[in-house]
Amino acid sequence: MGRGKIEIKRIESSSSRQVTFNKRRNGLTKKARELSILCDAQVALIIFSNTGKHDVYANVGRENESIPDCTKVVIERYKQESKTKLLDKESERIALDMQKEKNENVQLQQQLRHLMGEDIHKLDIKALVGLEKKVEEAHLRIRRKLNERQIGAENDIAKRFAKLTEDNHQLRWMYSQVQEAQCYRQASLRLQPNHPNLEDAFCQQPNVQLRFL
Amino acid sequence: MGRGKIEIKRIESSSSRQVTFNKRRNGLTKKARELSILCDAQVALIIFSNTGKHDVYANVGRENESIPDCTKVVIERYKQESKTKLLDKESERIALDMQKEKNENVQLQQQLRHLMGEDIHKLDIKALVGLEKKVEEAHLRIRRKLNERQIGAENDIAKRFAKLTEDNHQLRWMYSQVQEAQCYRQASLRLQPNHPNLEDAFCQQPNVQLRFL
DNA sequence: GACTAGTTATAAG
DNA sequence: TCTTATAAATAGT
Repeated sequence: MGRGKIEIKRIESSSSRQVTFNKRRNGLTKKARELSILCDAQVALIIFSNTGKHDVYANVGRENESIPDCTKVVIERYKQESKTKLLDKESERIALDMQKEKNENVQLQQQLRHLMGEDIHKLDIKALVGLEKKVEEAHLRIRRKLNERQIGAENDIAKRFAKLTEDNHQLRWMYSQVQEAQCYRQASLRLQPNHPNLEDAFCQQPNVQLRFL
Repeated sequence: MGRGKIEIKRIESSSSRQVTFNKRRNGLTKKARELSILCDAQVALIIFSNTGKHDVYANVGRENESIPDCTKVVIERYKQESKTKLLDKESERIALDMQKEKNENVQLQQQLRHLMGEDIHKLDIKALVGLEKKVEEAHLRIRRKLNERQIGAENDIAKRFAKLTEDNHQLRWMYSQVQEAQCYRQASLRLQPNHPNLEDAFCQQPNVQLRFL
């Protein structure tokens, strides 16, 4: 469309190329906008001219959107990149925390070994004296607690024993009462022997035994 | 351009809109390609139709680039998202490691406290007995090491003492030799008193004192 | 940038 | 999808 038909290949003349670029860029932008409006489509158009140092871009957005789609794409990409950078920083921080935690771990294990009397050949005499004192105190504390517990346990056993003894007494008393009642019944049955079966059944019962602890 | 002029506004008829979309999309794509070729420009064109569920896109790349720019953008975005996902997974893994490390830490601290005779009221009697034995052994080990060291230190002191004693003997001997020599000289000077100054100087020397440990 | 002739895109059928 | 009349884009001046 023009005075003459042109072949679609790179325009050699720099000035012609620049002129054509401007004309066609405008045309393209216009058509893109028309398409988006007419057909309710989302169109993003990004153009970088290759002449000169300044890149030019044209955005085409839908009529009712204040921010052109192309800009949105750029923004999204920027967001992505920012996010990545943030994540990088975050993971760096986490790595530091991790290192800290690990160091603490190593130190704790060392302390633990020292308290267990291991790895102590490297300690100087002062540290060794301090450690000895610490462990002695710990040992005392634990032994004291153990004694408490054992005494507690003994008390417990004593209480249980006392309880059983009392139960025992009560059972003995109950048993004697039962025997008394039995004797009384036997005596009365001997005077009026009306129910021999019943008497037999009763007399077979005293097999019950009570065990005393 | 067509049988009649049209107003640039959304086409209401869905079918007309679809037809126009196809025609104009092709035209736009063609023009975009022409621009990129003729003017040596970088052009990216992304079109999403709003009709139907399937989004359509058209890419326009420069002639000598096998991958269209738009596709590149998409690829880059995909890469970004993949990277983000990878980072997410990575940080998740790190968080797990961290948790593990922290748990270990807590446990170590607990062990440490137990060995120090702290926080032991929650332990059952069996654990307490085991702990007591452990700490007793540790105490023994540390005390043994301390004894070794102290004996070592004592040996060291003994050696140093022996060395000093020997030095002492030697110095006494040297001193006696010096005194002898002095007496000899004094005697000879008395016989030939040629150098009274020299004699005085010599006689002022015996202020030297040796301290014996 | 404006003009204009020959070219291209496309609305309607 | 093809045709065609016509609007629009644009090469060369």
